[in-house]
Amino acid sequence: MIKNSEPTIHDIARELNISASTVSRALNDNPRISLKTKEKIKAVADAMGYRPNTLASNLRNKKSNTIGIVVPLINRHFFSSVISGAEDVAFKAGYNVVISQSNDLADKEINIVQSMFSNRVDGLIISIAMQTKTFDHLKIFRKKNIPLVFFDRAVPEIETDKIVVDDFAGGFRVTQHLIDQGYKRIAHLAGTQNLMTYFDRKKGYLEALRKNNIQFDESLVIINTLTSDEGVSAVQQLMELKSPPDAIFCGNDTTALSAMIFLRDKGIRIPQDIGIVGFSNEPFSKVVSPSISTIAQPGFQMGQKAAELIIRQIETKERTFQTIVLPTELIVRESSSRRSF
Amino acid sequence: MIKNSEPTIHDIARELNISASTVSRALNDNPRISLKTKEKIKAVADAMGYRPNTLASNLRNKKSNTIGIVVPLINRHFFSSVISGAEDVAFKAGYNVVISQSNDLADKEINIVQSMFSNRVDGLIISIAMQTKTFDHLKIFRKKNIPLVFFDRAVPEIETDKIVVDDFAGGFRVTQHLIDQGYKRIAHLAGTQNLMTYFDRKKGYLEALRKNNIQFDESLVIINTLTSDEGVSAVQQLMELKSPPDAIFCGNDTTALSAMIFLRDKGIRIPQDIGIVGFSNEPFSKVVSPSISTIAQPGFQMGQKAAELIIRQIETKERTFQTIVLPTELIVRESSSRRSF
DNA sequence: AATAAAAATGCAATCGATTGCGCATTTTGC
DNA sequence: GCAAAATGCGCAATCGATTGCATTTTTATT
Repeated sequence: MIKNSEPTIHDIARELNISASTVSRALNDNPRISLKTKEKIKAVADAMGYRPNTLASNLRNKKSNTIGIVVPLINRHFFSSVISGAEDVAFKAGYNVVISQSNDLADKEINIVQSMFSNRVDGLIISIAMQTKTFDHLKIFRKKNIPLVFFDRAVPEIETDKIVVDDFAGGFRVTQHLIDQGYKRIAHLAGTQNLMTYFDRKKGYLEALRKNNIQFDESLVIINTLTSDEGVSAVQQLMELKSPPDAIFCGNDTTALSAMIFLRDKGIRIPQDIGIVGFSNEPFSKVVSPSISTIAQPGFQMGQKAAELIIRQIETKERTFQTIVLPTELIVRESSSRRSF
Repeated sequence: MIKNSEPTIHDIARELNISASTVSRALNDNPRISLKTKEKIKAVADAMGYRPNTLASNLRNKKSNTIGIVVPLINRHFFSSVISGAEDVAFKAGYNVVISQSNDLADKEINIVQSMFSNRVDGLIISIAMQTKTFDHLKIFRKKNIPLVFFDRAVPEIETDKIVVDDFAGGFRVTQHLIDQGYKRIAHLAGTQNLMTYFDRKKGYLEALRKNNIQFDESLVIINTLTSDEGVSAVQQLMELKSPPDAIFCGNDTTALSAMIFLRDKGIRIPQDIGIVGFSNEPFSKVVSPSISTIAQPGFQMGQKAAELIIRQIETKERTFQTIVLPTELIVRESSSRRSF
């Protein structure tokens, strides 16, 4: 008679006329089982094509061996790099990784996070959506003491491990660099200010202006969600000013690129007439022409570190949280190198 | 007294002095429970912050509500697009998605697939690793009748749903296009031939040559794994031929780019001296200079379709498999547009 | 050989949700 | 007014693996 369902430890036990407990212990290399019995059991398990049912095991152990990762959009180089790094570390440590994308929508994020909770993930790694403004769905994790790690876009009011880049220093360096290149009126295309990342980049920008005794001009800062289209309209708006900028620090590479293309089509030369700097070091920034100066964010590393942090939280009871600030690196390329042209 | 663990249906039942069965049925909107009782139960469940334990439910139902996705590398635009599309559809249909990357290694792929099996995924969507040459780990899925869908890199000998692009037509069109542009000696940088995708691209290349009565020259075809570095060394090798090519059909955009940069550094003009075409329409191909002609592969769509197929397999018993061939689109850009320069 | 000590294995409950079957109560029909 | 049908709910088993405690078997000691 053929059993059409998967063999279980009970099937193995029946086969050998022993108890399921023994089989379980043998397969888990419990020292209480003799070597001889273990070998016999493993042989039969192999022969029957036995594969443990992780669901059952997880239920019993109250542990899913799974780490949840939530990103705004999988299909973005920075985020997929983070995922890639996290997956790498997690897998090696014996964890599975479930991934969802919020599409930068608060509702979907809440939905996802609750679903992951129901699935009893052992920990959650998340970079919050642009749109998210309340954080009850995440505070629950802290309240229930379920490991939680923020990366890149963290929530200040929730105390837990965080891994971010030094956005302030990044913003500062970009601006200082533009000043050093002789640009005088430096505009900033900023992202939504409820996200610390964009907030800090702007703060860095402001600080650099202040340090160099440059009067801050409010009309030179535009805040939006940094899509390609919005990059264009923002630049359009900037160029219509009585006194347009001669450099633009764009909040990301996407807008830097769209801005650049827009300006080029208008016959404006980059970097001679206008200098451009982006943020994130997307792969294309290096290969476009002119290549785009930008700030490198080590996504893969960040993912690795995030996974390490969450695993530490999962596997140790201690809860002393750290905020790791990865250094930013300014990559100077053609789009802002006026001096050398 | 504070319970530090999660509330269960038993806790709710105790609270209301009813049975757990009733609670379970009420929460699942079973018609056998009266409306009044249902409401009472739902109110208490809410008040206690009850969240169903998916693990327990899944164990009982022998269903994980999870779809596994295995890709060579998450951190690659085409694959992350596929994931993004699949995640989108799956999530809307109430499925979770677990993702792993094989890093194009056979061993890791086998490991991952077995782990997913142990986790009892309801179905598996996979694009096999370059290195993978045996397929027992996947045949098991078919044997046990667990839904399986291949995308992009499919295994011919396993009968199941597949969704691929028309690589043959793609290879053909690229080659024909180069011929139409007046290129005479067209080289091909091909990927490992055990993958149908690369095999078919080459077949398309050969067929185009044949149709145009161009003698096939073996020295013009180089097979490797299409990394950036290998692109360089392949081109180097080609340029050292007594009679070097005047056009190169690269198996992917990565090698197209690295080849282009190498040639440019040598003072060779593109597309005037040598025409270049890539494959996959990576984001950078559009924005580099010169922009790279390539073949568009609709990754996001492919992911959506793959998810639809797997869900169909999961939710219906029928097993009539289809192979969906998505059309390829040739995108002509600067790197191969000799006529218009 | 008898007994203590150590080693190997089994019993049965548990994790939390689901469900077939059955019992009790209420409603319906004539 | 009473049998029949319908309604509402509970009991207990189940999914497969794990584990504290109990029991059996083996080994060591005198």
